[in-house]
Amino acid sequence: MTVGQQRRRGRLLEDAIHDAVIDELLQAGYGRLTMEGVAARARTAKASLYRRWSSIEELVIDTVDRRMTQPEEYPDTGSVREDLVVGFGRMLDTLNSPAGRAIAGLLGALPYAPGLQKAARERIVRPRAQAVADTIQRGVDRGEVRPGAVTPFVAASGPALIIYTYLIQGLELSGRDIEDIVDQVVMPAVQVSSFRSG
Amino acid sequence: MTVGQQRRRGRLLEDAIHDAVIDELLQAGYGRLTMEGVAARARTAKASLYRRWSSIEELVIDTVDRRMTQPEEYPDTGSVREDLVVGFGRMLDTLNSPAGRAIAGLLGALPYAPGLQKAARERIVRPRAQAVADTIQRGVDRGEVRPGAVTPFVAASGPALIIYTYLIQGLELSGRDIEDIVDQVVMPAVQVSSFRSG
DNA sequence: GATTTAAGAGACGGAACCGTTTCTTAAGGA
DNA sequence: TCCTTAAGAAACGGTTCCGTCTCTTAAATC
Repeated sequence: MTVGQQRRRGRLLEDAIHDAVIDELLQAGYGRLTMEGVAARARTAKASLYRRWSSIEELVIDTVDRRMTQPEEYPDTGSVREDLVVGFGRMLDTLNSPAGRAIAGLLGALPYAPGLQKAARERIVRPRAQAVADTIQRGVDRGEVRPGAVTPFVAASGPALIIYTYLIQGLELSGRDIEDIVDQVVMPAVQVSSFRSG
Repeated sequence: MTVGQQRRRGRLLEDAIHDAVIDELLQAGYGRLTMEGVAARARTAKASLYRRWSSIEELVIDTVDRRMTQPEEYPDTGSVREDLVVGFGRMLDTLNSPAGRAIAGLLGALPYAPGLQKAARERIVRPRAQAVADTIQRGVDRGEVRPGAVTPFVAASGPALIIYTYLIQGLELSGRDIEDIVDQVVMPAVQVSSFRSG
């Protein structure tokens, strides 16, 4: 901080650093993330980063823990379709936030971030897949959708389409798109007996 | 080339350079791809690269053109399920090749590669989406699946699940997984009238 | 064989970044 | 108020990479 500026300490500084990580991830992507860049963006010294984290990787893992773990909540309305539309709508809201965009970018970089894979998959990917699976399972338990509807691919189909559309196709999604994904892909999948077990 | 080594010229050299791009993409990802690295891997001088391509980005776009554009072929057996299983199986074969792995990594980096987005989406993503849509459309034409089955999300559901499973979840797929994707997600989607248009 | 072209090696000046250190001094607590 | 702690600025030696240039000489062509 230059003369007259306030120094931040402890939690306050860490929050600012996590914010900076997210902003730098958004701009540079994981492959080009640097301590230099994060420090500059957080307006702090590199030494302050190195006092806490020994590497950029460690810093990102901490940011994942602190800022990227909380999955979207799925309601329990008694209707699987309604619950999924609302939950995926919230996933879209997350995707449209800075942290959500950073998450998407980070997920795309996972093949090249071995040190990050475990943390990201456990903290970002799995809880979100579990929330979808739980929602569908409630429908199974209510007799609303077919027994056995919860499979890894069925549970992943919604999130896969959302991330694929945003990350790979480069398209922005609308609330209507969310409904289309649910109505065209996910609901048929949970209701129709699959070919070989049907 | 050191004394005694053979110099390559023209096409031969370009092929070696494209190979090197793919290998470097596999190892470093797009974010950390360097002219220095490609040149070293191709065992050529940077000047030879710069004689042809003014930037790493231009080199990658050329590699996409030359090595990554050919989509998988889908058969026309008279059964949508069969065609999709074979076609997605070929997509999986591609994914298990060096170029295919490089493609996946490149797709994950697209948010951070503005200069590459257009080329990658037009040459890698769209032809493959079109091949799936064409396959499903043939089923529509044969009266095998429902009219209106070809929607962007239905057509994307297979590729989205394949790339999501590999790239985001970090899991290797098997031929059995391909069949599960088709049977659990894609076939129900093409056969069941969607909620709001049903 | 002679000539032309471009491939490959190596060097260059400069930029960016790493991880570390020193120094000053703003916070926080006693 | 005094003392302690750590934040921030700046510098450091070293590495990697960039884009370019020079020189030698391997290919290709006539």
